[in-house]
Amino acid sequence: MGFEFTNQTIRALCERGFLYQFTSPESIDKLFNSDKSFSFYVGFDATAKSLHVGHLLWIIAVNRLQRTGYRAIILTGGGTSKIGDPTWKDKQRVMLGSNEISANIDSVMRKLRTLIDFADSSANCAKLVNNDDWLSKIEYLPFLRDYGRFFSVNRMLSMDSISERLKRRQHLSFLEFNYMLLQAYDFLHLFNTENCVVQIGGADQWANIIFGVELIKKVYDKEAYGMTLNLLTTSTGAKMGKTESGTVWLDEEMTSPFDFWQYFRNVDDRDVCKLLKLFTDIELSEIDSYGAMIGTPSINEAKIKLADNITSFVHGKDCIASIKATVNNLFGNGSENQPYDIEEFRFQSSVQLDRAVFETGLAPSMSMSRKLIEGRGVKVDGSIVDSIKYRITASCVLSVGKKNFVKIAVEE
RNA sequence: GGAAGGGUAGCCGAGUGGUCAAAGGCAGCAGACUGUAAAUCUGCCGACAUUGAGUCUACGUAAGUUCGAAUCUUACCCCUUCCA
Repeated sequence: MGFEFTNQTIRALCERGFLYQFTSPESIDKLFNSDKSFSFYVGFDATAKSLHVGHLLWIIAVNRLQRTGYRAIILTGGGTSKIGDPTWKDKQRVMLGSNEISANIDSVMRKLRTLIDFADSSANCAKLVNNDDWLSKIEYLPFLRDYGRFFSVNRMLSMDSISERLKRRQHLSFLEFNYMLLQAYDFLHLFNTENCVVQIGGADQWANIIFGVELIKKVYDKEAYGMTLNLLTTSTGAKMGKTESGTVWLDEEMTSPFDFWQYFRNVDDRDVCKLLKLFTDIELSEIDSYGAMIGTPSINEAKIKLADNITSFVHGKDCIASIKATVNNLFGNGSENQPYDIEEFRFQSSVQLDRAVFETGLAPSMSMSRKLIEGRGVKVDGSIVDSIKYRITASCVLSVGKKNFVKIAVEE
C-alpha cells in the first residue's frame, strides 16, 4: 500500500476493495497507463462443475478491466487440476480424472460465456485457454533442464504456504509441490504466446504468481507482474458463498436464481457495503451512505439493491421481476403469504402429513419429515400442524420454515 | 527396507468388550425473538417404523474370538511421521 495509482481502472479496483497485493505497484501503474496492447490472465480450477460466488470477484474484476479496454485471458486449469493446488490446503485433494475435468470445464464455460465477453468482434475480447494444451506436452527431462534449474527449492520451502504445511508436519507430496512450477510455466507460456504480462489471482495464489514472474525474469530477462485479489470472506470469517445445504453456485441448475437472490438479500448487515463495492457499480459515495444504516431496518434497501444487481448480472435482468413478485407475495405486508410459482404435487387420494412432506421434497426422509412436524416446523395453509397423523384431504399449501412452499392437490 | 502412529457420521474430534446410533465442537434444519439480518435461547440432526422408545445399516476392508465388538485377534488396503 502507500502507493497511489494514477491509472483510473486500477485505482477504482483498489478503492472498491478488489486488490490486495502487487508485485510492483509503480510499474503496474505505468503499464496500465500504456498502450493496452498487453494482456492479463486469470486462472481457475476445473475441480467443480460450476463456479460459485467466490469466483464472482475475479469475474467482475475482469469485466471492469475489459470495459476499460484491457485484454483478458481466461485460463482453465485443465492440466493443473490433474495435480491439485497444495497451497494452504490442510489435506491433499482428491485426484480428478480427465473426463471429469473436461466435463467441468465445459459446464463452467457455458456460464462464463454469459458473464465475460469472449466475442471475436470486440478488439479486447477475452480469450480462453486451457493449460492442459501445453502442460500435457511437457517432457520431464527437458522441462527440468530448461526450467527446473531456475527454481530454488530453498525458496519454495520458505514460502508461507508451503512452510506452514511443513511446520505442521503435514504431508506434502512431490506431485503437489510441482504445482507451483506448472503455474509458473503457464505464465511463461502465456507471456510468450499472448504477450501476457500480468497475472491476477486470489490472495492464496501469491506465491504461485511470484514464481511465474521470477521465471519470466530468469528465462527472458523481461518484466512481468502480478496482482492478487482480496479473499472474499463474510464478517464472521467464513468463506463467502458457502452455506451448507450448499455452496451458492453461479449455475442456475445448481442454485436457482431465486435462492441466489435470497442469499444476497440475507447477507450479514456488516457485509453489505463491502459487497456493494465489489459487486455493483454504485457510486462509492452512495454506498458509504448505506453504512450509516447498519443496525437499522433501512439497511434492507441496500441489501435488496445488492441482490438485484448481482442477480441480474449473473442470471440476467429478466428473472428479477418474477423473483420480486415471489418475494413480495412471500414477505410483503408482514403476514403469512406464499410465493406465486410454487411447485404443485398431485396425490390420488388423501395423504398423511408426514408422507406428504417427504414426497414433496420438503424433507429428505420420512424420519426427518416426522421430526420436522413434531418440531413444529410444518404448516398447512399457514397454520402449524404438529401431528404426523394429520391427513391432507383437500388441496392446500404446505410449508416448511419461511421459505419452502409446496402446493398439494388432492384428486378424490 | 526398519520403527512408530493413524483410518470413527458433512467436517473436526472423543470413545479401547456390554449402559454406543457413538461425548464435544463446527456446519445444517426447525421454533422463539426480529428486519427475510446478526446475536441469544429451545428442539432436531443414520434410515425405517412408532405415540411410544422397536427394527435395520454404520466406526478403513475381510475373516475370526465372544452370549455380546467401534473397542480383542489375524490378514489385507490406505494415510502420516521418523530412520535408512
